[in-house]
Amino acid sequence: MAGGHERAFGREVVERSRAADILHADLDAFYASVEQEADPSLRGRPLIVGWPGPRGVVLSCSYEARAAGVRNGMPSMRAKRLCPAAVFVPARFDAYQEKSRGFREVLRSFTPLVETTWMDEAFCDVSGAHTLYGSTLELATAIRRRVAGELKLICSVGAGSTKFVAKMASRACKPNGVLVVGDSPAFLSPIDVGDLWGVGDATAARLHELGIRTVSDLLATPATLLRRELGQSLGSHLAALARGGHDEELATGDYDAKSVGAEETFETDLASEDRIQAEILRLADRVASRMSAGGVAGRCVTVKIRLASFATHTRSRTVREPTGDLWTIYRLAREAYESFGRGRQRVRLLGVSMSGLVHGPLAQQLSLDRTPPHAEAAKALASVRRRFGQDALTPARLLRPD
DNA sequence: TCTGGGGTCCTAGGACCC
DNA sequence: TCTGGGGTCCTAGGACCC
Repeated sequence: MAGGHERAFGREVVERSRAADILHADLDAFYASVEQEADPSLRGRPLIVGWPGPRGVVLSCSYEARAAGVRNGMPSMRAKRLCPAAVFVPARFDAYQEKSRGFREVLRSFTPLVETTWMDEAFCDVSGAHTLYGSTLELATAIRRRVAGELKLICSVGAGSTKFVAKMASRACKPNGVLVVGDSPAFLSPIDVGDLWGVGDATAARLHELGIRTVSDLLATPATLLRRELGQSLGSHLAALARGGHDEELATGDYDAKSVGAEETFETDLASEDRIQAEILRLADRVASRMSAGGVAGRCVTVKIRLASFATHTRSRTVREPTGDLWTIYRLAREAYESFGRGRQRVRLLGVSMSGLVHGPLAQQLSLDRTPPHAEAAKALASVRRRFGQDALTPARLLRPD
């Protein structure tokens, strides 16, 4: 436990550091800020990165748009109503990926102990960096200055004794802030349980039903009661969060993905079985391409089907031998899809994903092993082309020589 | 407020084996 | 023929994150 004294051989050897040595660095309004940096005409204006259509959502928005009430994840139509002056730009993930690399490089120049979670945020363990860079606050400030200077982006930094406290601290000081939490209990106590990292709407609602509204309420609730009401895992997890979270090391090594997927919400719901088959093939191709690029193979194909009613279902098929072959993925995805009887209901979204991934040389072999199309798949392909035109599925995309 | 796309992790039931 | 308990795998759904 953080802060406890550990004894070994009857003599006190370690006092676990309670110092705020875990940093959480988070780029403010990341996608929108990258766009404003790239195009000066967008600076100072309410900007939304995302698709403006009826089924689009806000991927990221500038603080000018936030001032009007726009939030990430909000449907674009609602964002337009709230902020008619907002400019929409499409997402350019390559550009964000590039900035994200630069961000990680800056952080690694301060400490090798960097855990990246997503493009725009990372945890750093700076316990070994004080002799070079000074106090935690000085370190956080130096990081913010470097990010602003080299990447032209604003980054907020929170610091605490655990990842959880650091994350909550960076949230609390956004935008363009820095916060070093020395006294975790005092910092956490007044926070609404619904604002905790890891607590979403469903858990917040259950906690509210139990009369638990703030972290200090949560702290006063016996862990046994939390486990009974919310399950072993979630109950224990929440009890730990109230006490500052788990005292875990950062995962600084390379990370192997556990699944690869592609999904799409259609502008209008699909009713035609042929069109659905064609879309499943397109999605399977996207998944197979990315698996090939990443040198992975997998064993379980899952299709996701969201109906016009928004009811969402999944069906999956698992095979013994890992594969990366498009035609095998397509066949399994179709089998899985067909096991779901959609009846006459229209389809709003389809997704195909591969899990049970294996990495390494064997996977690389398998992911490159693109066998000739099965007769069945070739027939499906021909039928798709007949109905939707030659460009519906291009040989170049499907049978790329790499 | 009619709700994206990329993921991770957990739960629960059933099949199957010992 | 009925009765066990444990372990593993598969499947479907759901919560949560950015």
